[in-house]
Amino acid sequence: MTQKAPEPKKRANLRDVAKAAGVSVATVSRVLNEPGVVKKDTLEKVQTAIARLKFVPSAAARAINSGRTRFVGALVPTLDNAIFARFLAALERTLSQHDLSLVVATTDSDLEIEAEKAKSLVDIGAEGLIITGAAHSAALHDLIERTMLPTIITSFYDTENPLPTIGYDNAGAAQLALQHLIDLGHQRISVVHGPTHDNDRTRARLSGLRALPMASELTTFETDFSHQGGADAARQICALPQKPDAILCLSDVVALGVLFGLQAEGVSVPGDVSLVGIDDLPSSAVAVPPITTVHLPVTQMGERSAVALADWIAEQKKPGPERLEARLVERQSAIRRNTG
Amino acid sequence: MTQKAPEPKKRANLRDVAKAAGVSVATVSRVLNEPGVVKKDTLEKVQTAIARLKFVPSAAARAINSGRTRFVGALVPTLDNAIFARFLAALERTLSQHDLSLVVATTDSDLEIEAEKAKSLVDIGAEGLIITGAAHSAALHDLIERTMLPTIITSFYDTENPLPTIGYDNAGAAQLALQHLIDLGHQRISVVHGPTHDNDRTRARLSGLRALPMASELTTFETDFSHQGGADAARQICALPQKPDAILCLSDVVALGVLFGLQAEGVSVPGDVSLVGIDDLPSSAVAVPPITTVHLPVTQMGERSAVALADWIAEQKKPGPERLEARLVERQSAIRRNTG
DNA sequence: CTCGCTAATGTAACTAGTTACAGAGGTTGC
DNA sequence: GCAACCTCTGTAACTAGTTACATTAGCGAG
Repeated sequence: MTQKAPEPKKRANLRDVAKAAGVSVATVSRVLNEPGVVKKDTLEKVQTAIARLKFVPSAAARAINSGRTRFVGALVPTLDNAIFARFLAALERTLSQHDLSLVVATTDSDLEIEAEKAKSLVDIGAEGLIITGAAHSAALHDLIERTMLPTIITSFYDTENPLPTIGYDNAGAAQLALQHLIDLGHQRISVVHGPTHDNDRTRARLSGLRALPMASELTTFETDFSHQGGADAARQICALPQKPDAILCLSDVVALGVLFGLQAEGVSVPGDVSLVGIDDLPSSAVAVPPITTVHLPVTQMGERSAVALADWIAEQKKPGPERLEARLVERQSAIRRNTG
Repeated sequence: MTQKAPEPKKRANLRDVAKAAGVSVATVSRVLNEPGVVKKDTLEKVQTAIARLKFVPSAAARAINSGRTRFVGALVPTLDNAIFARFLAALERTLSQHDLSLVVATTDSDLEIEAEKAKSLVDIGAEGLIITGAAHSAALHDLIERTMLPTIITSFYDTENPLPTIGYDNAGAAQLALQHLIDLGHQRISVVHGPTHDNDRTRARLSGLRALPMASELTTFETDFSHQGGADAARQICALPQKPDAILCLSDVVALGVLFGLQAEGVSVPGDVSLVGIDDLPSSAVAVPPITTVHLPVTQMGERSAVALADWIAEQKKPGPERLEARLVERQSAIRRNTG
């Protein structure tokens, strides 16, 4: 008549299984890790016990022995921009081929938050780190140095950095875009970009622009890193006494926003004004008109970073920097303008 | 003349620190966890030793005692859609307030991959799971049952599900959009949606549509879950002998693609055809024309899921389902059509 | 001067696995 | 018939922390 006693809530561990199966802990461990060496009926006994007790091995206990947690962390400014989403997708896919999971943390482009999040990634046991850009807080540099955590810098290429950088030349990418507009005969060019605070990629792109002779003719607009931000900037530009004949956006999200903003103001692209972006998001190819942009190889960057980090972790050997090529993708949003 | 001996590569552990500082392991542990109870100069001795040896406590060893790993996993179809990115951003932000990190894994809308990824999340020690939709493979259900892992279903509301669902009524959201078009006097309506395979949210939206009297008049187009997919569908629709007077897209990504596709074909929205989406992505508000859509409260969904999961983990008490309201956001892409 | 109390620290047993080594039992070789 | 060897399993010591309990030191009161 007595009901089965309510099983103790506690999760079964390896010793419980061993007892239930009438074998030693070593045997259970073997069933888990090298079932080949265990005699068939012992194997079955143990597996039955595992199933009956709903035994699930503890990740922590396993990690304490192997010294491995099997995951790495990535710090990105935001998920709310397809460029990072695409990068992370490739990163995650490739890491997973190396039997590593990915923990994502967002920094909101704030170096203090970045350092905090990095700390908590280390606290939960990340075996490596992927960070965005080369500028970071002292706290983060200190953390990386103290823990000697394999860490790769992405979205940035710099041979001088003590940490390996895997990315593209931001200054060069911006120059590619500007040079294209210059080649098309544009003279009055407005530049629209996202916040420069705590963002060395944007700063690098701007400084690339300044290195070109055209630089003095440039008017720049800083706005939000969003479609809305781009649309707002477009409205500002339309209110100018003398409209530019081309707009260069330092990211495609902003470029699409600018395109919408111009359309809303009745300004035709590329008829009235040419538009060029940077990133090459999928939406840029589909927009009307399709947006001319500089393709950044973020998928490749995700793949290369994953491989480099996985190797670094596996072989304790720091990889070198890798430069990935940005290239201009000509579409229909920028056309030749006759000078004079 | 002898150089300092190359320090042993091995990471210092708590016992090494104790030895170096001339105290016991318990004291070092106290310095780490309750520095208040340690005498000041002991504290300093230990902290010096920690700094000198670059000691970083092992997450695994800590986890083995506390039974806590401080992170949960989320399984989403893709990062490459702003709707999930926004959800995850809110989820991550809120989890982080509860001292939990987030491990993201993408499933590519494949239930087999989903189950594999879930397995590896459990293997690395996730304390809880966030999954998308209610349809899952037997392997995943089995895993959740065996591990008794706190697991929350999102993007879906269903009081019957044994797991707590935190989400919206997909059928109702689709009906909201369709009813709006009906109310505006539209009669020939095309529906464009992403793949239904392994995607119960899209299936639920379609079945919601079928429950409305208008259903028999609907033509549906299945396409890729992307801007490009939407543009392709638009081209198909334009090639129809009789064009619809409204297009209903079951997601905003596709809706924007359709808008681009129609523009490219010279079809005016809303002049020639009305357009309605579902999701309410930021781009929909900025597009020209701004797209009428059904707002899905994904940010709130991320926050609520995080809180519910954190509580579940902390108090071992399964939360109930939560229904979040979808609501129509009228913008300019759908206008009244005179009947007859 | 010793008792009693508190504050600070130490000892050793835990957590849940892995693994080196030992040992039992059976088979084969000479 | 016994050594040698192989297969399989068990014992116990590891991993790196936390923590219950024991111990010591220091100080004031009686």
